[in-house]
Amino acid sequence: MLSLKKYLTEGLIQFTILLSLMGVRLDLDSYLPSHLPSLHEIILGPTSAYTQTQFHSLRGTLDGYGVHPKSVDLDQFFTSRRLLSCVRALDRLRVPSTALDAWLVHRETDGSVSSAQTGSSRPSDNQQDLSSSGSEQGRDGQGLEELGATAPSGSSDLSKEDIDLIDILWRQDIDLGVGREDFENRQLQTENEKVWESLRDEPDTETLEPVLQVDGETGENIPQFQTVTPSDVLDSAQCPVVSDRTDRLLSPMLSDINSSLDLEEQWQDLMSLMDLQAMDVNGSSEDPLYLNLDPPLQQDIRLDEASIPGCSHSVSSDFTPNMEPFSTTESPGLQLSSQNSTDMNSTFGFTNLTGILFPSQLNSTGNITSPSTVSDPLSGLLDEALLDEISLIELALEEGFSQVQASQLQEELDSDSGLSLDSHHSPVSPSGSESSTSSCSSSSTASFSEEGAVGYSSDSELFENEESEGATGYQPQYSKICRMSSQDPSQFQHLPFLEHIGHNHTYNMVPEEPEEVQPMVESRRTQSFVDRQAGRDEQRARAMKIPFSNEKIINLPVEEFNELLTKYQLSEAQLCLVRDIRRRGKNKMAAQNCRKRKLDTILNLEQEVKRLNRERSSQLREKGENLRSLQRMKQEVEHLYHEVFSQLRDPDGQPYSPQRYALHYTINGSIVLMPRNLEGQQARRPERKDRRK
DNA sequence: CAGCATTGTCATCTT
DNA sequence: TTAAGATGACAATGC
Repeated sequence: MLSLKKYLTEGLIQFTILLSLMGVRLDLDSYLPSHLPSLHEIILGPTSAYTQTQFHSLRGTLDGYGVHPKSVDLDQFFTSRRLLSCVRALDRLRVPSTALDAWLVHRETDGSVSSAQTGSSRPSDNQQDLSSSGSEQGRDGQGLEELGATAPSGSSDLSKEDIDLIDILWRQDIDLGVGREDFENRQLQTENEKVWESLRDEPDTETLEPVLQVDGETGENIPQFQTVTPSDVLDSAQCPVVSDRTDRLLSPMLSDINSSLDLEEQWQDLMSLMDLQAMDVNGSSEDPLYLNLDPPLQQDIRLDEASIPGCSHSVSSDFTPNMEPFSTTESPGLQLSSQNSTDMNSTFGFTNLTGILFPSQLNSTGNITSPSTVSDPLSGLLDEALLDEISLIELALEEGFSQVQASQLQEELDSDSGLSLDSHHSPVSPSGSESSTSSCSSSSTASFSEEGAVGYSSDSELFENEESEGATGYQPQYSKICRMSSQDPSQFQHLPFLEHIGHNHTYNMVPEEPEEVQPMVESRRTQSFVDRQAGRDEQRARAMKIPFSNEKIINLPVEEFNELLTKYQLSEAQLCLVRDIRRRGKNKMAAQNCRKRKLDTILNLEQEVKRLNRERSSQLREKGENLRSLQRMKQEVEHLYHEVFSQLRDPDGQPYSPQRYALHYTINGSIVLMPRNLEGQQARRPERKDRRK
């Protein structure tokens, strides 16, 4: 019972973290051990729909007032991040992990992100991401602090791409949650492990700041301490980040994954969600994301009293524009303040920004410590389970592709000419036969040269050969020509009128086989065999003194065949032989056609299977790319949260403690700074009720 | 000489 | 009903 309770407790914690990723608020405090901080502080948030409204509301309003959050004037106050990191540390499960030790190897403590910090790898890609479309501030080595330097123009610093990413992230936080608790729970668990490890290894938050700058998207500074795995190799070309995360993610998650998760279904669900979100995002991509930090309306703490050191402007005036990216069009005014408990429930539906952002933060505390080593469960799963699968599939396809291609080509050629021969050009067909009595030689020749099919034209060739040689009965060569044409394409080469035909109807031959050896051997073998087979009836016909060739017996239409029989006075034995020859001849062609059809069917099925495998592989790859994109966006949103929070100052000019305060969305789209204990009392109660259904 | 592949042939069914 | 085609099964043949 005790173990069960422990299990449930841990599972609920993970589940709660998962819900936090979705912006769903859930109260797990009652389940948490006393020594752990209340999880609701980081996972608070209203329902998905609620949160979504909030997030959308963050975009669109730019008053142009105040100081931009990226102002360099705020750099000196970034020591607040230490407190923030402490809060983060408290809010995370400390799960022993041994695979994350090297995360901070390339992190420097100067608080700025520069190429030097990232070592040989790509420097501070996250800065580029934050200022993605055109903003070069990240490359100036200014670090995250500089983001707030350009106050009035700060909103413009948030490129549309950034805004779009944030928006997408926000929606996905919402949408991903429902029904995916288990899956993301495991992700969170893994990330939490990494976070704890990173925080434990780097207790100094100052050292974490640079890491915060590092872009989790590329994560190219990681490979130096990454363990190369097959999946890394396979994936590194197109997604170095994922491969970087692979080894870290795999160990903590592997067991869980193997135990219960149906990855494929999860991917399907995620992708379906992401598709919807992508469409939605496209529509909103034009809207900048603003954080509106207008003077707070709340009681306990008024952020208008907060000041940003180094900035002469008041918070209410200067900070507002900075925060506009997070405000909603519906409520441009920002309430960046803590609230009284009564106001919260009645006036606002709170979405703890930490709840929204901490998901990414949880994910990206790894970012904080080492963006490149961001432990992204999705990406990790992607790397190991998905991409490996993709790669294997592709490799398998690649291996057999040449053969497949050859067979496919052959199939196409055959389908183009082979089967159609019967219906269009076969001497047996009425159209061809009606003129074949006098010109059967020409018609047969045309059929032979045009089609070149195996069994379909063999008798045409017979016919031609027989006609050309005067229909004298048994000609040892005719079947040889027939078989040469059908079995060994190389034998066509000495036939000038067939040189332009590239068809290969040797369906019994492997395309890759050396044409010089195997086909010739095969050809000789079949030729002799066919000669004997054809020779039997020919000999019989000669023995019975049949006055016309077997070619005619077999290929003439039934009317002409009967006319031919009446033209000659044949004995009963001769008539029987002629009919048997005709029957056997037609059945031989029929058997050849039948076998060819059978083979074509098999080849078609094989092609279809391979095509479906390729399609599946492509779709899986697309899923992986989308998931990676999602992770990047989450990380960027987290960065923004940290930027905003770290720049807030109380009336004394001191940064707010992340342990005590957190940013929340309100129902009207504003962002408020709330005491954590207050939000725990007021905000999460309704949420818990909502989630228990 | 057994095993395999190819082809022809027969019986039967379908068109 | 009949001719022609389709096809499974078997045999013949060669490697």
